[in-house]
Amino acid sequence: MTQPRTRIQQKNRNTILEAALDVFSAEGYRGATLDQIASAAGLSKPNVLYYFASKEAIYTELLSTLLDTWLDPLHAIDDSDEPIDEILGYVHRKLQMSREFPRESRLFANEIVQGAPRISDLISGPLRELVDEKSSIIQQWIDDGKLARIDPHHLIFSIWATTQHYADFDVQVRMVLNASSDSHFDDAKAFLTDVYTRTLTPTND
Amino acid sequence: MTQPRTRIQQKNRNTILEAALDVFSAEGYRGATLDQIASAAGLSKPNVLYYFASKEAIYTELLSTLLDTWLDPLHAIDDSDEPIDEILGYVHRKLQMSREFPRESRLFANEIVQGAPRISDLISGPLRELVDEKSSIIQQWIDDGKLARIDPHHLIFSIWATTQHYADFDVQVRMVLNASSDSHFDDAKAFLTDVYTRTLTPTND
DNA sequence: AAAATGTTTGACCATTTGGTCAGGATCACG
DNA sequence: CGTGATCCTGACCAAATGGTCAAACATTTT
Repeated sequence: MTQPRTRIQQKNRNTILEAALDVFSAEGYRGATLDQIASAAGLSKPNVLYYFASKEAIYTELLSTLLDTWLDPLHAIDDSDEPIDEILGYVHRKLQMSREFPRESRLFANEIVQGAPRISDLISGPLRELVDEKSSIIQQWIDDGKLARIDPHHLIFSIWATTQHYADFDVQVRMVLNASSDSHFDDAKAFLTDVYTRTLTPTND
Repeated sequence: MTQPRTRIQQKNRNTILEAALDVFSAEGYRGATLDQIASAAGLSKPNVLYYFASKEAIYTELLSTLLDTWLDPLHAIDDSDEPIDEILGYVHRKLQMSREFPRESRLFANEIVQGAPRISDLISGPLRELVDEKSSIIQQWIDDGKLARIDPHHLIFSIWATTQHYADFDVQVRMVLNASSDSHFDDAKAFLTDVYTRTLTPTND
C-alpha cells in the first residue's frame, strides 16, 4: 500500500486523508469516528476501510506525512550573515503556516498535549536532532556577537509557542479579539517581529 | 448539589474531581471514560454517577471551578508605577502555574484546541472583558511612555503561549531537551524575563 | 434500637463504534 | 465483449461505553 496503483486509489486515499485531517484536528484521535471521516469524505465506512487498514492507520499516515512539511521552516534556517533576519524569517514562515494550515497545527497540538503517544520516536529522534543542530548555529551566532545572549532552545520553544498559538487556540484568539477576519495575523506578525528584533539584537556590554 | 452536605459527599466529590482532572487532562473529554475516572478515584462506576449526574457534569464542574484559579494571575495585574515589573510578575506567575498545575493547563488546552465547545460563553464573556480591561491598563502605560509601543492584546497572547507551552507541550519540551527534572523551568524563567524586559523597555525615539 | 437517610454495588441496558464479510457493481484490458 | 481485477455496499458482529436500577449495606437521627 506504499504506492497507490490506480487513479481511483490515488484519488480516494487523498480524499480520505483530507477528510481525516478535518476530523482528527477538530476532535482529536479518540474523538474522531470512522463514520465522521467516511461521511466527510463522501464514502461509506467499509469503503474507507478498503483503502486503509484501520482508523489508526489513517491517523499515523497523516502524522508522518505532515511532519516533514511541518518541520520545513526550521530546516530552512541556515548559516547566514544576517542571523536576525534568518530567525525573523523563521518566525514569519511559522506564523504563515499557522494561518494557512491551522488544521495541521491542531493535529500535532492534540497529539502532543496528550503525551504524543504515537510520535514520541519522532520527537526524541529526528526532531531533537534537528533542534540541536539549529541551536548550535544560533549559539555560534551568539558567540560571534551577532545575536544577544539568549538560550537557543528556549528561543525555539518560544517561537513555536507564539506562532502556533494563533492556530491551536484560534477560537480563543478570535473570541477575545472579537475578530471575524484573518487580519489579526498581520498584527501578530508586526508584534512578533518587534519582540524578536528586540530580543535578538545584541546589546553592547 | 451545589453545596455538598455530608463529609462523605465532600470527600468523594473531591476524590472524583481530582481523578477526573488526571484523566481528562491526559485524554481529553472524548478520550476519557467513566471507568478510568472511577478506577482512578478508587470507586465503582455507579458510585461515581451517584455523586455526579453524568460524565459531562464532572467535566463542566472541573472547568468552571478551575477557570477562576486559572485567571487569577491576570486579575492580579494592576495599575502600578513599575509596569515592567508588573508584567514580569505576571509572566512569572503564569510560568509557575505551568510548573505546578500542568494538568489544569492541559485541561484547558484540550478544550480550546477542539473549539472550546463547552466554555465559549466564558471566553467571549468574562475572559474577553478581563483581557480588554488589562489591555487598557497596558495601553495607558504605553501612552505614558512607561512601556514600549506594543500591541497589548498580542502581548497577552504571547505570554499565555510562551508560559503555557511548558505545561501543554511538556512531553515535547522534555524530549527535545532530554530533561528528566524540572530544572528547565528555571532556564525558561530567565529566558522569558530577558525577552519581556527587552520587549517592554521603552526606547527613546 | 428502630426508622430514616445516605452510600455502594452487581447486574443490566441501549447506543456507539471499530471492524468484517460475502456478494454485487464497475473498470481495465486482451 | 468477456473476464479477471478492482471497487463498493448492506448487513452484521463484538467490544466499549454512558447510564440505570433494585436491592444491600452504612450511618445518622430520634
